[in-house]
Amino acid sequence: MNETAQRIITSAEAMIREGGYYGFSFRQIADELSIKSASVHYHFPTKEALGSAVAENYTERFVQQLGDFSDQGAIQHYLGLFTASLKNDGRACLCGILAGEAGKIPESLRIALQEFSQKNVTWLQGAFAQLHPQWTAEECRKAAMIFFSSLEGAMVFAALNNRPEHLTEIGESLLQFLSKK
Amino acid sequence: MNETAQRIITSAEAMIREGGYYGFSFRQIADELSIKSASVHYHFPTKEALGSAVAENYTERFVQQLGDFSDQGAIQHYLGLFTASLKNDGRACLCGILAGEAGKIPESLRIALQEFSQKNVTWLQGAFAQLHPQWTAEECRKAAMIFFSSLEGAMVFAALNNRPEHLTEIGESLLQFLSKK
DNA sequence: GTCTATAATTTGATAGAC
DNA sequence: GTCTATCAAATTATAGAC
Repeated sequence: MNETAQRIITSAEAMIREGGYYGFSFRQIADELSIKSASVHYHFPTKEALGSAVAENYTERFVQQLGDFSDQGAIQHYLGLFTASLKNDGRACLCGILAGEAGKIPESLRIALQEFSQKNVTWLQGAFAQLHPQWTAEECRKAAMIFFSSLEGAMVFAALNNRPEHLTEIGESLLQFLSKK
Repeated sequence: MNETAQRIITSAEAMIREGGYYGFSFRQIADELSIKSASVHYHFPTKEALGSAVAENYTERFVQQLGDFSDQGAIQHYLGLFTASLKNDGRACLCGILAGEAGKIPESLRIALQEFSQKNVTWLQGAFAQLHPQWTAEECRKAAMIFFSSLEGAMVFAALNNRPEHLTEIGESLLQFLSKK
């Protein structure tokens, strides 16, 4: 992956998280990087290829940041990743943004998003198992699904209403509720 | 609102809930209704006008279905509306779908979505207050925000992974957790 | 109220020079 | 690897006949 390709991915990710898959074009990216759209096509032949690359790159970076789910305060750390992301650049998670368009985006992109969500749920399931050894695997899986999908929902809700603080509020409350199982 | 306008709104809502605001066009709607795109423009001069009309119509119908929040089992009824919607037509809530594109949709549409979310939270706050008289107004508001945004997240998560049953699962679990405050 | 016709722009994508 | 030039198709939108 050379430098230009990396800059294209960075620019595309920002645009997608701003307005979804149909909210960006090759020309907009080219303009932002002061290159031509043909050059973007050289690195990513189709929009589908670029979209998938963005999703895979996003997943890879996110998983790296996740670290080990058996660490102390793993779930608090997880929550921190979401709130920091929204506060820093004012944009919600790529997966939450694109999930709404799931019915019309290219299949390879939809699959990449499904993988992102599955990896998150699996990681969280492990973290909950570590935190609550008395819980069954099924209870951990359910808590993980709730926590992940609720945070995604809270992010887009917070972004829609321009209230990033709602994400923190909701995330903390969720953790309290979930620990009372 | 005449019949053609109503059919246009119905068609547009289905398409938006399938692929978002940029996932439908005047021509697609015209084709589906066997009319011409110019006729669609006669009823709704701009795409923004049509989008807003869809959101306002959706909110109106949803609020009607909500009924009185002081009824017995109001929150269970609320949850039923969401699960039925996803199971019947396989599509998530309009608000959850469009929230991801919030950064790039016309302002009037974004405002209509904000109003939808606010009305839901207000209704739920009343329902929680009725159900748990010992809770403070702030606790009810927080529970309402959590329940609404989590259900929206669960809907798009369930739709993304083609697992409508996840919405029921998550919704029921959430109610259990929320009642333990 | 619906149509034909068309304008103006944008889109994803390609050919070929350098 | 980036460019110019261009294509075919789709987009939102309008003018004017019926």
